Amino acid sequence: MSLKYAMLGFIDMMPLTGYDLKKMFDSSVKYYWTATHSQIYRTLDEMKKEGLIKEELVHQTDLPNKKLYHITAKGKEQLTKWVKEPTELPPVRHELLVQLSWADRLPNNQIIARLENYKLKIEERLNMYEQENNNKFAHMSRTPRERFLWESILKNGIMSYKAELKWVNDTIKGLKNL
Amino acid sequence: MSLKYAMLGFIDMMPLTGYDLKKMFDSSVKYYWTATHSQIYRTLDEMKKEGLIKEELVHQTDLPNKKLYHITAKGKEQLTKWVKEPTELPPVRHELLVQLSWADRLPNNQIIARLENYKLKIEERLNMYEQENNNKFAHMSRTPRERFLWESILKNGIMSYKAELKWVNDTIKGLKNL
DNA sequence: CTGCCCATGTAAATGGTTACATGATTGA
DNA sequence: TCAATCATGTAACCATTTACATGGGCAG
Repeated sequence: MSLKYAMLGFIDMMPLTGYDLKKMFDSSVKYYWTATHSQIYRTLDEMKKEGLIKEELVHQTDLPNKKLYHITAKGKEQLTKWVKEPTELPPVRHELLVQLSWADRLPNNQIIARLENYKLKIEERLNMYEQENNNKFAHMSRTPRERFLWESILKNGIMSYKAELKWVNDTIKGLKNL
Repeated sequence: MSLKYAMLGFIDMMPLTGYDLKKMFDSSVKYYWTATHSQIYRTLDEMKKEGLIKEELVHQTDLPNKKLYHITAKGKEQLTKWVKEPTELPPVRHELLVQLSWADRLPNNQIIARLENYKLKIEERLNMYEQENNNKFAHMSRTPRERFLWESILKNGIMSYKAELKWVNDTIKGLKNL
């Protein structure tokens, strides 16, 4: 569901190809949703069948032909409806915590090594978010409120990785003092 | 992968049925992984085929017969190996943020309503975590270090929902002052 | 007599990943 | 001549959800 509407919102800003969408997912959308190109092309087909978008074939001479997708009236309507809908909190699935839950079978240094590796990955991710701060995504915003919303999305990621980082530091410290 | 090892760790503590495992997932494991009974039964079959566990049929007279699963030497070995393995950060998928990204098509009060509803769900979840604090799961721990690890798992959830709550409050405030 | 607990499963569908597959143009 | 960019897709697989399915015992 989310993927469909994540895509539809962009197509509503301007007509786009699957290729364009993939680039957007890799640059900015990745801060709140991820997708591969195979998923994007499949989802575009479904959206076309549902009448949310329509296809325009664009013939090019020196570049491969492409399919530009435009939003339909039905598409706009459905998007507006969807953004209002209450959703459930996602099911919790935290692989590192599963590992920690049975980590007592390891010597302390191996548990700590595992946590240090996790910490490194969180730090990398956090850097990526913070470098985005004066950001691609805010400069495309159509209104000040949209700009505020997009900045809030980025902040959500930053605060959540910061909290995770603090937790992992505390946990490492706790293990060392045990 | 995680599901398999989440289950295997419990079977390592004591022989269990699929039904037992489901109850554990619903009571404590849900703080770091979730699963339905259909998934659990299927995964038990796979684990049996892989030789990580073996099945013992238990005939009961006044209750339905059941299948108790025991861990094998291979199971223990694989579990120890798995808990050490570095893992990737999970792909980001945050449905509310997708909604926020296109919420500029709504009037302010509707965006705020959406966020208030989300806030309520976070608060409920946080309450659930905090009520677990003098907890089922710590009293089953086999060593002080295991107890520490299990408490850390719970703290991870608490800190992450607290951070989310702070973010949603800030975002609501920001929208009101815009 | 109703509904919960015990205890097991299967089938279909959804959503996502990974691998396979093609091919022209352009810049280093 | 090598790699990247543009541009599209399919197929197989894996993980998860939801719905379908059964049935005895026991407490209120």
